Amino acid sequence: MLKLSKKADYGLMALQYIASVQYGDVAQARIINTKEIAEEHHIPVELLAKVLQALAKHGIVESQNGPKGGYLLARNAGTITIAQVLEAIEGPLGIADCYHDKDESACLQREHCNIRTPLRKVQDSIYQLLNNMTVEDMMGGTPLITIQPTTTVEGVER
Amino acid sequence: MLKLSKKADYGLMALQYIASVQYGDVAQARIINTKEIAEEHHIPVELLAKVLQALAKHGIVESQNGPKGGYLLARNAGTITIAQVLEAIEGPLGIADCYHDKDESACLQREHCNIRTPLRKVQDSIYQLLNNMTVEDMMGGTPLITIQPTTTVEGVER
DNA sequence: TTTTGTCCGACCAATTTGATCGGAGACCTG
DNA sequence: CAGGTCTCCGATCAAATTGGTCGGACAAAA
Repeated sequence: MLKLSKKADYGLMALQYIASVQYGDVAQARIINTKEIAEEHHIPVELLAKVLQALAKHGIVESQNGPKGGYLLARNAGTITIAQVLEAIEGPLGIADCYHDKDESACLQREHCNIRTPLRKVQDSIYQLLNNMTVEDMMGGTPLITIQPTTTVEGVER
Repeated sequence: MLKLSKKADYGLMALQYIASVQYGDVAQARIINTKEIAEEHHIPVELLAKVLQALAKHGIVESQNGPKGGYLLARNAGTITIAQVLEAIEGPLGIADCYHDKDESACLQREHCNIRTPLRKVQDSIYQLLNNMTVEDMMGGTPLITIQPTTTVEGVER
């Protein structure tokens, strides 16, 4: 219940990885291609590519074609929130459709719906929660997480 | 994204309705059958029955068979949290499986998973949020007389 | 005992999700 | 300058979850 999809998982992993390499060591900052991320995290390449496409289309990452190509963050990691990432991958988020849908919503219960108002509070709280966390918070060096500060940037042979 | 299923919606609506009739006016407290709830909210009867079965199996409502039968709350409305309801209907909730799963979890990424720790904070916050709200809190605009002395509006910060 | 109305468990169809394949464009190399 | 290679990109297919349905079992009333 409330479990986020594999695509969302993959997207967050990829963004964390890209941000770590891009912002972790400025000297070794480089473009990262889909294959590298997929092999590093053991996820299917083509599916990850699809996720990165969606992220690129929504202006979260930028794609660079051709050999030595790949992806890089379109803007600073601190300005990319989890909510933005999830919405880019799987559409608008919300525990119910009847809040952002148009009046043609097929919710037959809306006339006698008694849970609409109280649930809205829950949804707003969740949204605020996801919007206060950025991909920067998922990297090392923040008090949010307790990972060893020795983020060893692995030199992948090519 | 993060939308809760129809069954969860139906279950919450039914509980709100049962609680309103059962606690709203003590003089007119009565057993409510599945058909009445379904017709009141325009939802398929058989599906609602299935949801109520799950709630009964988890000790949230009690079933009474035979004519004049139906359902009633198993315990006070203030002690039934949204989290308990959702878990009864759709299993344990969590934005990822790898937290409550056994070591047998098929998550191939857990070795190199970088988002596990930060996402756990999000999950805990959501769980806490759903666990601080009860079906009593959903009885705000009940058409019947409310005799509950304390209306605790649970605010969630950040 | 018969009848009626209810809950209960197993079954089937539809939507969403996960995964895959071939093609188009861009960069490097000779 | 041209060919080859590597990358991203869009459309397509299979699997799993969800939404919905059906007949049987049980209990109370007549």
